[in-house]
Amino acid sequence: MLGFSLAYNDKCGAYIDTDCFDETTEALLQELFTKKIVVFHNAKFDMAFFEYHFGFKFPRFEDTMLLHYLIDENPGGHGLKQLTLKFTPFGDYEKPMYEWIDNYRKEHGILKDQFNWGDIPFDVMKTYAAMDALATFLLYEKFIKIKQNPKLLWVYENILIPGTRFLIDTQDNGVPFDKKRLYVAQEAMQNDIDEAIAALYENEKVRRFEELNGKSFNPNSTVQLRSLLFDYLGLNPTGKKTGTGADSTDAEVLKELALQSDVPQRILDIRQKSKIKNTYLDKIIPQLDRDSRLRTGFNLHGTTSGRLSSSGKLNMQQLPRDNPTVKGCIKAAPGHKIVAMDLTTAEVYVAAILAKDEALMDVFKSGGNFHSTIAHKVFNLPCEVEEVAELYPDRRQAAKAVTFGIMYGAGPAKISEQVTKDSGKVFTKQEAAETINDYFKTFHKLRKWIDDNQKFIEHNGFIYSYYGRKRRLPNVASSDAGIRSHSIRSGLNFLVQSAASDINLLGAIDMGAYIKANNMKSRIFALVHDSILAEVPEEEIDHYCEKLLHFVQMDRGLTIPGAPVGCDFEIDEDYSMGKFTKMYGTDV
DNA sequence: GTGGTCACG
DNA sequence: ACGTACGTGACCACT
Repeated sequence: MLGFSLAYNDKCGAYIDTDCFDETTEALLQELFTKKIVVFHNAKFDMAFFEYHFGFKFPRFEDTMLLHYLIDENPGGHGLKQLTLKFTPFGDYEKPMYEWIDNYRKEHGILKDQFNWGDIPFDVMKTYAAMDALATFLLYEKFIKIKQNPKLLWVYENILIPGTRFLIDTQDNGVPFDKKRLYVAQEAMQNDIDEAIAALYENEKVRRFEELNGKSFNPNSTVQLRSLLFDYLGLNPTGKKTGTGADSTDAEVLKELALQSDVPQRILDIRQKSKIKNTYLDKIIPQLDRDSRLRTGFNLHGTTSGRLSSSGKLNMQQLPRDNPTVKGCIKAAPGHKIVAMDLTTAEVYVAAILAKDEALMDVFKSGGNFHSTIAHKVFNLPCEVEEVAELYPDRRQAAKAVTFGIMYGAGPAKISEQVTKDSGKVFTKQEAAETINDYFKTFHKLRKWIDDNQKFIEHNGFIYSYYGRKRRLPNVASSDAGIRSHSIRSGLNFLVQSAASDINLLGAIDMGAYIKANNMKSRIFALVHDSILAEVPEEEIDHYCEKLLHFVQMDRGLTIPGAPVGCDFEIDEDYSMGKFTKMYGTDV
């Protein structure tokens, strides 16, 4: 039996889960919900639950969690509990219920995960549920003032509220996985791990290290690995340290140490394969729904920049990009395809427009290869743009690193490090400094825009994005110069990251609404910052792509006339775009 | 719970 | 003289 509690007045109502209603109350409630604004704390969760289980519709709703996100964008503080403690006199109202739960679990020896919330007696639950509703209402009355800020109001009404609807559908659509492929991949990965471990133990020194310690060596333990590499094997540390000052054993270090011993490469192998098996395959398989889809979370309030975050059963925003194993298991149903749309260099596109830098906008207008065109301009290369990749690959690489580095506020040191890593050739700090200098000579309006905005951030301690999101940076007043400059870089990056991801999100929201309004069968199942993933029936592919392109490139104020933001479409049976079958054979 | 590492844009 | 690239989430070992 499911139910809820409700706090109600003339302006709004708010509810929480509880027990018991009959058809009469159901009809009354539906009438109420239709006429009044219903306030949720996290509508994506509770409203979706109600609509799914009881068939209720909520034509108008508010969300105190999202209102609070507008008041303070820093993640981690948006829970009902925390906010009640901070903004109302009833901060500890949940205590009696949790005490009851603790006692009950102790008496019956029940583990946390196995506790059934339905066992809570009505008398205990009712106070908690009623207080949840009351707290939500009190928060609403406080938070609604934020609507007096027209920029934040625009974000709320045009991104967060419609975004909630969109994400409910996106999460409900679920990610289509192919079970057979998951099992094939799981087994293949386990075999690879076994082989890699066996290879590690071929090294006699590893076996002796183990004997010496009297316990088996765990390659996943950084402490044990450090001891093996630096104390026992006597390899020379690279100088790279962890946050706490210990010698690092991360991938970069291990790659360098591989010149001195065969052990580091084995560890790299084991780590990479364990990661894929533990974090992805083993995690996905037991959580699939009966329709072989995985329903995970996308959150509107998880980042300071306005990007989405993903969490829960699987973080869809960090699937391995280049290894086809996991992506290949995301496979469209028969008669369907996976359609993956990507924005191309969206953040730079946004920067060009915001800075009103004609030279940079011209790069987008010219339509050639982006980084080649940039290199051609910055270094005045005596060849055609099409020849840059072949004739001046180093220059192209440097220009690319500078382009991205600038978006983050990187200095010569970081740029030189990055180019050296990417190209495998030493690129000095001085070369980096010269390149940055050349770059800004070519794109001088961009430099001025960066300078102006950094000054604004430093002076005001906040900044607004193009679409009206606010980034508060009180640490610009810190006495610590490192913290201060980090705040300023953050604020600058916010301007481009936020607007770019909003272009993607607004496009997806409109596409989602269009799909519904036109009874299309296409199903958007994930957003990854600047891409939109969907499972699309074959006969709908042209229609879907055409409309999605339209909605993403639609002029929402951030468009270069004649050169809308670039969109890449990839279409195949699975999300690895065919690479999975090549790797594992054509039968799966 | 923290630190280290690694997955993504 | 020094630090110095933005934004995330998940898993593992260890305390």
